[in-house]
Amino acid sequence: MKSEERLLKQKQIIEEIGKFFDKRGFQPIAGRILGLLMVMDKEQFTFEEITEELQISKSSASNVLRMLEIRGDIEYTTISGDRKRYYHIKRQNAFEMFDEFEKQILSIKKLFLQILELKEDKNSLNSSFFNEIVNLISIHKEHIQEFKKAYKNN
Amino acid sequence: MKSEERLLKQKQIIEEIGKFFDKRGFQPIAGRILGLLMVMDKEQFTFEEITEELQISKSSASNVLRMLEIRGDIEYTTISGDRKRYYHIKRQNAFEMFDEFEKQILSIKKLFLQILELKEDKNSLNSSFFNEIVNLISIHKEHIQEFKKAYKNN
DNA sequence: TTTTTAGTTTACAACTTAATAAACTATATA
DNA sequence: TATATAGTTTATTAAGTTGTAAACTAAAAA
Repeated sequence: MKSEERLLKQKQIIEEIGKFFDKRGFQPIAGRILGLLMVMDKEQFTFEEITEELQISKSSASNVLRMLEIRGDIEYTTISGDRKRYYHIKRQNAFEMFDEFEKQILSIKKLFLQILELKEDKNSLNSSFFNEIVNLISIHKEHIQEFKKAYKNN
Repeated sequence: MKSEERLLKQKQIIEEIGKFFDKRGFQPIAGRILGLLMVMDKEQFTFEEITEELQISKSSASNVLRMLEIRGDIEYTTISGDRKRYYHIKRQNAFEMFDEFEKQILSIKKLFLQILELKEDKNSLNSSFFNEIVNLISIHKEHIQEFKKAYKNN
């Protein structure tokens, strides 16, 4: 594949990643910045390079970069005697992705337990359904722990 | 717990569920309708009852109910010779929740593979990181399949 | 046939979010 | 000290979303 062709496809994926994060409640620029930092061959971008690549204002870049940094999606390195920040994605432990999901699912379980506790008829159709879900989540949790062990021993 | 106390707590959970769905990109009314159909002892509500309980316009109810039905979160039953619709949550196979997540995670894997394919340096920091994630997702998939088997045999 | 009921559609107002331009601040360089 | 650079903050505009009232449609009841 020629270099220009690759670049074109990379830019397309940036837009796709933009949409992906858009759907999950991020603002469009946030998704594009993450995309840029993920797909390009260059893996560090300065503030200025980001505004130029994505054609966005300094203000938007400033606000979104701060948000992404607070969320822990990106980070920057600095060099003393150089005021620029070199942004890159945070290459955290890949497990954290699953931990994040695990947390969400446990909060759903908690909510269902609360709902069940307040039900007058513990055997109604909804009650039975929610009980099944709670049960399923518990079993899932055990399996996820096994999965983590298996991965670490690999 | 007294009946009124229970009712009060149920209404509080409806608001909580509202916020939960709100955060996930649903409009506030959608979350509250789902909450209503989930937590109340009464497990079927007519269009009119929903507008009254939640104090919302017929128009909002109409639009949101249609959206939730298309998404497959709720459904309604009818009785011939009665024009009313009796709405209730869709008590689908609880596994579908996990299947939904599984699908999402596989689309993430696909995206990462696309990114990797376009990388000039397959051993860069980002490339290595994405490779690790892709690997992790593959192992996760196997474990989820075991989990499903285990649950079905229970 | 006329009226009532059940829900839909349309047009619009209120609000929220996203993004920008321009003014500003703080650090480094000349 | 003066100037340039790097990024932040503020005020504002543009665009999109949410929800309503009111007009409408279609089916059932009188």
